[in-house]
Amino acid sequence: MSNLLDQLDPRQREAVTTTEGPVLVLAGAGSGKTRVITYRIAYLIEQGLARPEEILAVTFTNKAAEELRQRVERLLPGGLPTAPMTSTFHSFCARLLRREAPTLGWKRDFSIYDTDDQQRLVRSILKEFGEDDRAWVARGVLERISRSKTAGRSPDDWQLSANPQERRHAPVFARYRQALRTAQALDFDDLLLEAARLLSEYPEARSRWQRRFRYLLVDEYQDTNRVQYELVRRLAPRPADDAERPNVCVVGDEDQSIYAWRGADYGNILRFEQDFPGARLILLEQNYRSTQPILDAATAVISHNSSRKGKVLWSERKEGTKVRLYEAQDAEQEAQFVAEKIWHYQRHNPQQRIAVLYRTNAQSRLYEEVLRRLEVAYRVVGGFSFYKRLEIRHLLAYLRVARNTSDEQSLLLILNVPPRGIGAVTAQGLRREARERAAPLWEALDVSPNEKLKKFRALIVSLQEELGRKPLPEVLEFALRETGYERWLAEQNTPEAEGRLENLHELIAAARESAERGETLTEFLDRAALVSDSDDYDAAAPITLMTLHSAKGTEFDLVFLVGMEEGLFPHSRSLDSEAEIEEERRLCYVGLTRAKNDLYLTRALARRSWAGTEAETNEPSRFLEEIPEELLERDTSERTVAAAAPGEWRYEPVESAGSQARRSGRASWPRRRRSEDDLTPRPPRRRRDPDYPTGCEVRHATFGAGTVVAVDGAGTDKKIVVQFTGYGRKTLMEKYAGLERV
DNA sequence: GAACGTAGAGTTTTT
DNA sequence: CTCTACGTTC
Repeated sequence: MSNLLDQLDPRQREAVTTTEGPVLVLAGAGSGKTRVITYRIAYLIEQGLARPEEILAVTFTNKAAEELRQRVERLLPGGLPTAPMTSTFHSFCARLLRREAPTLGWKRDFSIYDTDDQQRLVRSILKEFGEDDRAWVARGVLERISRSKTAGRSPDDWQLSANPQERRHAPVFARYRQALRTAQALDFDDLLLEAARLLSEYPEARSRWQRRFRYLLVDEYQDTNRVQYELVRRLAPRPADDAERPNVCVVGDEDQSIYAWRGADYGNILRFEQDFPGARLILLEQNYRSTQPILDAATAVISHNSSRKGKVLWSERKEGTKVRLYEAQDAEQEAQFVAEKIWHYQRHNPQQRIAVLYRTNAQSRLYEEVLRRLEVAYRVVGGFSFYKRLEIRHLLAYLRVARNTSDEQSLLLILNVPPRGIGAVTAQGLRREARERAAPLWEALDVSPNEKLKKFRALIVSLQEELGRKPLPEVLEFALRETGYERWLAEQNTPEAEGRLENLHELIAAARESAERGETLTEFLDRAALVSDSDDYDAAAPITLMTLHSAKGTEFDLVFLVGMEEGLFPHSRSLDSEAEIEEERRLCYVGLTRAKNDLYLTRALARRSWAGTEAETNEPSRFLEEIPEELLERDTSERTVAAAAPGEWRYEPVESAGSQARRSGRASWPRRRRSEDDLTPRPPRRRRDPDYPTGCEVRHATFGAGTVVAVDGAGTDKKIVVQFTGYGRKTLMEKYAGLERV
C-alpha cells in the first residue's frame, strides 16, 4: 500500500491520508478524483482505521458504487474481507428504511414509486378532481411537488401561496401524499426525507447509524440537495475524542454541478467549510486526462460563469490537436459526418473509445440510424431503459402487489393485463366501492361479487404462496405463465410481442443472477426501481451515445459534442435566467472535459423539430463563441460534401491536421463582438412573432379562414385559439400552425 | 369489453 | 413522426 501511495501526486496523497476530521476535496475534471476516493477507502482499511463495513461511500449512480467497491478490492493485496457500504443516497436510504420502516409508521414491505408511477398517480388524481390531466400538466405538478417536498413545504403552504398554480393544485398535492400513504409507497424524495426524519426525530436510531460508520465519503457533492445535505450532517461519524470534527470527506467540483433543476444546490459545496468548521480544503488542479488545447477550450468556456471558487486546471500534456469544429447544412449531414469520422477513426485505431454527446435524448436517433447504416456497433446509454418497458413493469407489478397489497398503482396497472374482462367500468366500480367502504382496493376485491375480480385476487394470493416457497426466478416464471401473460403475447404473433417476451426472459435471467448473489425479492425490486439511466454505461464499449448529463464521470479518447446551437444547447427552456444559462455552461464544460485526445464540436444550420415542419436557421451556440478562435480549427470536409451530387456524396478524410489548418482559416460564422461583462442572455433566433390580437382574421393551410378567439402562453409555447368557419374552434401551437394574418 | 381505427397534440436534462 | 385518447365496430 505504501508503495501505492507513491502513485499519487502530493495533493492526491494529502486527500487520501487526511483521514480525521472534515475534508473538502475540490477536484477539477480529470484530476484523479475516483482514484483519490478508491485509495482513500483502501488506505483506511489498510491502516486498520476502519473495517470495510464501517465505511460509507455515497456515489451518484449504482454503477459507480459497484465499480468503486471493485477497485478498492483490487488495490488491497488480500482483497476485501467484508464489503464497504458503497451506494447512492437513494439506495442507502432504501436499505435503511427497510430496517427502520415500522418506527416511522410504514410497512417494511413498502413500495418505491418511480417517475412513471408518480405520473400515473398524479394524472388519476387530476382526473378525479376534474382538472386538466394531460401528461405535461402532471409533470409540472410533480416537479413542483418534488421541489416543495425537499424544501419542506406542505400542501397547506400551497394553499397560501402567491402562485395561482400552486393554490389550484394544493388539493392535488395533499391527495398525492395521502395516496402514497395508503399505498404504502415512497417516491424518490420520500426515501431521502423519511431517512432524514428518522435520523432527526429518533436520537437512538441516529446514534445507532452514526456509530455504525467511522468514515463517511460523498462523491459529486456539488449535486446534493438540501435533504441529502441534512443526511450528511446527521450521518457524519463523530469520533469520541473530537465530536466537533466528524470524519466526513466530500469530493466535488462546483463547475460540474448540473442538477440544480432537480433541486441540487451547489451552495452545499461552497458552504462546506462553514458547515463543518475546521475542514481541510484540498484542491486538485492537475488534469491527467486531456491535452492542453482541450483544457484551454474548456477553461475558456467555464470562465464565463460567475459563481465559482475558481480553480485553474493545467495539464502536462502540452501537445495535442486543436479542437475541431464542423458546421453542417442540416442535422442529417451533421450525423453523417460524425458517423463517417467514427468509422475512419475506428478503422485506424480500434482501441480508441469514442463518444457522441448530445443535449437531448431525441438527438440520438439520427446517430443511431447512420451508424447502423455504416455497420458500426455502438451503445446508447439512457433514453428508454429496460426497466421502464411496459412488459417489465407489468411483471414486476405482479410481484409488487403480491408483496405489498396496498400498492394501488401497481394493482391498477395489472388489473386487466393481460385482458381478463375487467374493463374501465368494472375498475371504476371497484374504486368507488373501496372509497365508500374507506377500504383499500385489495379488500374491495375480496368482498366484490364479481367473479373476475375474485379470480384476480386468487391469482395474487397464489403468487404470494409461491413467493413463500420458491426461489425468485421460479416465481417469475410462474407469474409469467399463470397470469396468462406469456400466452397472451405468444398469441399476438407479432415481432413486437416476440421482443417483449424476450425482454421478460431477460428479466428472469436478471432475477436468476440476483438470486445467485443471495438477494431477496425486496432487494431485487428495489434495484429495479432505483436503477439509473447512467447505469447501463459500459466503460468497455468502443462507441457510446449519451446525453451530456449521463456523461458526467466518464472519459473518452475522442469526443463528438454535437448540436452546438442556440436553442438546443443552451436549451431554449434554459434561457430564462442567468442561473440556468450558467448551468448549461457547466454542462458544456462537463462535455468538453470528457475528451482525452481529440474533440469535435459540431452544429447544424437547419434542424427539424419533427417531420414535416420547416427547419430554422440556427445560430451557433454561444459556447462556441466563448472558445477563443486560435484554439479552434474548422473541419473542411464539408467542401467535399458540397461538391458531390446530393444524396451520393462521400466524405474523404483529410490526412493531416496541419493541412486542414492552412486551408480552413478561421471559423466562418459572423462573430458578434460582445464585451466580456455583457452577460445578457441572447434569445435564440426565431421568426418574427406576428401578433394575433383577439378578433383578428387569420388563414390556416387546412382549416381556411377563421377568427382569433384567444391567445394562451407566450414565446415558443404560444397557443392560439381560432374559430374557423366550417371547422369549428381549434387550439393551435403558434410555432407550428403557420397562420397567416389576413 | 376488446380490437381496431383515426384524430390531435407535442420533445430537457433524471436519482 | 409517434404516442395517446377516444370513437366505432364486433
